[in-house]
Amino acid sequence: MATVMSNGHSATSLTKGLRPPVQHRLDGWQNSATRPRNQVLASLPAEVWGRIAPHLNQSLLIPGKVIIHEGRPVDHVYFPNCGLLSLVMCGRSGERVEAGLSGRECMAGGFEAMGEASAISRATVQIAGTSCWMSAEAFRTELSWAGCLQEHLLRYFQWQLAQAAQYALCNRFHCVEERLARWLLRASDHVENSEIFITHEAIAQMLGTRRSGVTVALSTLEVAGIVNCGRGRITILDHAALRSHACECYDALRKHEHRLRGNV
Amino acid sequence: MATVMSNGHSATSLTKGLRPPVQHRLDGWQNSATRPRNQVLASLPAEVWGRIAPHLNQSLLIPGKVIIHEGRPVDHVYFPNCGLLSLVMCGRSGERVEAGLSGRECMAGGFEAMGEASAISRATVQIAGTSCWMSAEAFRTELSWAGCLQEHLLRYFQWQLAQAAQYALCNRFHCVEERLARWLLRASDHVENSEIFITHEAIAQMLGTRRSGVTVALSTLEVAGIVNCGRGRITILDHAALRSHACECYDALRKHEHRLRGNV
DNA sequence: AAGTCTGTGTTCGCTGGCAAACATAGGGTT
DNA sequence: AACCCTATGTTTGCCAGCGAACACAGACTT
Repeated sequence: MATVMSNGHSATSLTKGLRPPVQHRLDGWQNSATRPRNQVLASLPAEVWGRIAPHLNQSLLIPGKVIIHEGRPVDHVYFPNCGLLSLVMCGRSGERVEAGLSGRECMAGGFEAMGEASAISRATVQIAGTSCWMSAEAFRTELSWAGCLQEHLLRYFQWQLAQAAQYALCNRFHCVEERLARWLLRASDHVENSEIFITHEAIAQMLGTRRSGVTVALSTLEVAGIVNCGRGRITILDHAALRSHACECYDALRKHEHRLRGNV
Repeated sequence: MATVMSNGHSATSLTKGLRPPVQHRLDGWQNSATRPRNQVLASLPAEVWGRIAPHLNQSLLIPGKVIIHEGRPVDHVYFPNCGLLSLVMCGRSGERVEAGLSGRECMAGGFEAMGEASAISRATVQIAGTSCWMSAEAFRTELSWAGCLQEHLLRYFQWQLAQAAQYALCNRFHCVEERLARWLLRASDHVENSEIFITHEAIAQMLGTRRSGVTVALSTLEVAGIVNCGRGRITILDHAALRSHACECYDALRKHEHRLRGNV
């Protein structure tokens, strides 16, 4: 058992104690007026929400699980409530690198579901959580109602594009330590916690570098008292200092995201 | 005079003989039923075209000219007829790298114009040509008519995102020679010509590398008889061989683009 | 023709990170 | 407790490409 998954997560990670159990219980919004934590769903007008809610399901996001496969048609659209999804580009020779993050401010698969297109990138769970989801078909039906879902979708596209373009720059110019610091800060922002449960191996794949390189860079940060590392856990002790180690892309991405929210 | 422009093109390049004059005269579509060469405009139904045409202007694309500035609001939407635009991400310390190409199959600025947002990346003319353009305001007005322009816009977004994500991978893993070969092939496809008028410096900025690195890589290709270089000109002699030197991203991008067209 | 600027050819030391090991420790299983 | 698997710590050789020069040649200007 505990088979190694191709992205550096072990299948037993979530439940067997390497990582603590998911903090947030499954919300009971199905039977109440309460909205999910996902901000796209939360910000929909009552009318649209009323049409969508019956089609929504909820499930756990298990670290390492691939919820959207690159090159395949997208069957489901995901609205994360907590935890973190990573959009990963996959090369022919097994190269992998992150091209975007998707948390509760966002959705995953909407882009492809819209046009019945196949996925460009893989969506992998990086940090445990929960997510609402609905079928791509139901999603398209709602889109055809010409409600404000379209508007949300466009805003989400803009955010995805901004992320991917920023990653194109970052991956070209910035060193492992800078990218690592950037990733930790972004992850911390998304899960709203200084404690991040993830392995060096998983980070390495997102940064598109060697696992040992991540370990070395983390050691540097730990010696400097900026982070504290445990087995499958990284705790940020000094956000400001970490920020000074991160490349400008952290600020750029925050700015893009802020604009996304501001335009709502 | 002939001031050096920040992207490696000289201001006099187009008219003073380094590059030959633009091949395509300004089309006379304004006064006729003829459509521009731009494929987005060409594929619009007559009804939409009828509304848009009065708002369209045409201008030359001068190599080196920045037509959309990153961080600023977008005033105009461009529909290239020939030539090539490059979407460039700019770092704080002057780092520059391409995050997408835009030719006559595409448009530039539509994304930002739609929501009155500021541009994420800079759009620079890389290869001389002509382009139709209209004001962002007129563009938004047409979008509000709920014609099929929206659909084209979404398809274009999908294409931009696919490009940016592919570049994120490519910039991380592939060496200068592979990226150079990829770029030359893509450029050749766009301008539908084996002869490409561009300097090593401009290519270097798009690949996010040193100019001398481009020269070295080109020398290798020239010795192998795959390309022929002149001052400000590169001619592809053997497309198949060049393809074998390019990274997989060339095929991936072609595939994405093909899907874009196929979905029309 | 002379002068000047731009574009190209070439070299060389340095370094970040790749590629590939091997060692050790945490945590679960039996 | 013994065992095993996974995650982390650490090292070493190696190389692509950076960073920085310098030289030469094409093409325009005067």
